[in-house]
Amino acid sequence: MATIFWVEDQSHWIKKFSPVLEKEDFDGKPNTLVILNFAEAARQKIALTDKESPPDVALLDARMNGNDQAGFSVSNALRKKWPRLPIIYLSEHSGTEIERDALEQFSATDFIAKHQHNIEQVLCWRIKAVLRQSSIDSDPADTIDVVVSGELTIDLNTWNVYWKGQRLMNPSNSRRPLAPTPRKLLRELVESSPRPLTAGQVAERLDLDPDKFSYGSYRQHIKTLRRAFDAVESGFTELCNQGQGIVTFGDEGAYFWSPPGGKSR
Amino acid sequence: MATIFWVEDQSHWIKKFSPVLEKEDFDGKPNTLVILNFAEAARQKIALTDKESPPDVALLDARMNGNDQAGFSVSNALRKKWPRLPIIYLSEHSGTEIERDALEQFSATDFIAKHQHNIEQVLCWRIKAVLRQSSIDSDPADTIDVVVSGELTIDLNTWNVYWKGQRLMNPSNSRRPLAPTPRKLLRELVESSPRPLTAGQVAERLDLDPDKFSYGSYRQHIKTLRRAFDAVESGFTELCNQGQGIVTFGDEGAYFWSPPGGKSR
DNA sequence: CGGTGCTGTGAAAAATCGGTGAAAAACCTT
DNA sequence: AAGGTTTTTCACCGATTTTTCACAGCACCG
Repeated sequence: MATIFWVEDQSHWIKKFSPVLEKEDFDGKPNTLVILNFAEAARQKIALTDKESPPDVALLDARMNGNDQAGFSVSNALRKKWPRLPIIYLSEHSGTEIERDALEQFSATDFIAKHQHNIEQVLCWRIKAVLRQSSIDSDPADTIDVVVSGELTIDLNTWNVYWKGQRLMNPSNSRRPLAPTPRKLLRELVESSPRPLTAGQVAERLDLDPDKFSYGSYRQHIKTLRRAFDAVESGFTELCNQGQGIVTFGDEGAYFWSPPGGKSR
Repeated sequence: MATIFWVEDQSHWIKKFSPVLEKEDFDGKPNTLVILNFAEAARQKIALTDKESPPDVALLDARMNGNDQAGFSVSNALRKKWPRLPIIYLSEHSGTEIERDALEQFSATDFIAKHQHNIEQVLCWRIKAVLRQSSIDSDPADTIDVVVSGELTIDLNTWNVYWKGQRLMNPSNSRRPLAPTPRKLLRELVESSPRPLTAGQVAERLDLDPDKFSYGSYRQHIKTLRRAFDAVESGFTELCNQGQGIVTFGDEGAYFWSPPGGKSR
């Protein structure tokens, strides 16, 4: 949810922009508009707002009530509380002293002239650009990809597979990790659960040569996986026969993943 | 010294802006203007420029030779090599589709219409604003000229690599330093840990010709690195087999760095 | 009871992978 | 152009992974 903090004293601009800003899709969620009519009110609002939940972007009218400094005073209050908050100035025209001051002295993130072609659109585009930038800056973007299903965890970076906290190893050599194809196969099964996958579908998803990856290989990999589980929790193979874990579907040579622990079939 | 990378095909704009851009004081030091007239030339220049010394900002003409895409293709090349480089688009007018594409699709940092009042000034102000922003973003990280992971230290200034306090040397001649490619490679491995890197990914990150840098070369460099470690701490290669240090991932010919000393496997 | 179709299994064959040394090629400096 | 260094290529080998194959168990059916 994008929160926009907007200080504007002229109601016709509020009428013009607020519907657009409310409706525009900035981050896939509905937006919150906080509109203040006076610099004084804005400063109060800032003082009352929780420091930990800053708005996502601030729009400031540079020149309020005929006073060039009004917008800037709000800017200072914002900067003081949230140094990284992006601040966009709105003004009547560009290329003026106000623009220079905003950009240079008051470290505005952007400066937009209200009198220009297609202004509502431009405003939205630029807010989006600013939001994108600040999300890049704040996100160290260390996205850790994991697939989880019940007690099973597949770490997509290291491709380690954990079952009940223990790492699944290669059943033919317990000091080696699970071989590539079995672990990819397991992932597909888990991700398409509870839908069963035939050998052909697996070959397609793993981008394997369908001539090589036959039903026989499929069965073999399933065996490998079940044994890997068995090494951690003996009796897993029996579980499979009872409809939990890696289950044989019973038709077309397909298997599916049914997270154990839940209800059986 | 601010370096400005500028792609512009119309000479009258060059005549108009270049004196201003050269003289304007962006960071207290004289500026370097790199002006390219064609998208093709720009892409070449990008390819030839050292990855470690990017320009400070790029100015792109969105619409070159009547081709809307020309500027964007340069943008992609820039983004690929220097993801954090601020890119400012210049265009005839604002409020157009081009502006939207630039801001939304091509993640432009700013978009400036050439036809506006006081354009030279505006241009300078906005470049300053953008430079300020990017210096804020990168400053905390910029001072990091060492990469550390456990007992490993890579000094990015001298490019010396230390392992357990000792300098890693070239295994084929112990009085020479580690060769350039292996040490860069090591850096990438450490920085992307615990994610494994394939030969292709390494080539991309090191900006090498992917035709030349094959899996074979990759393996060879890994060998070199492991031996360099071995020279300091014999037995390092065995460590690697046990899942610490420079580990073979087991798929796609990838390797990853797992800081030794921590928990095993 | 024998036939049939399906799945699980072990063992063996085939393919692939990763490590290696040596040599060729590219690169750099003088 | 020569010499030294770095990088890439190549061929080989053992280890690992993947596939193939043959067979066994089982349910189902007439």
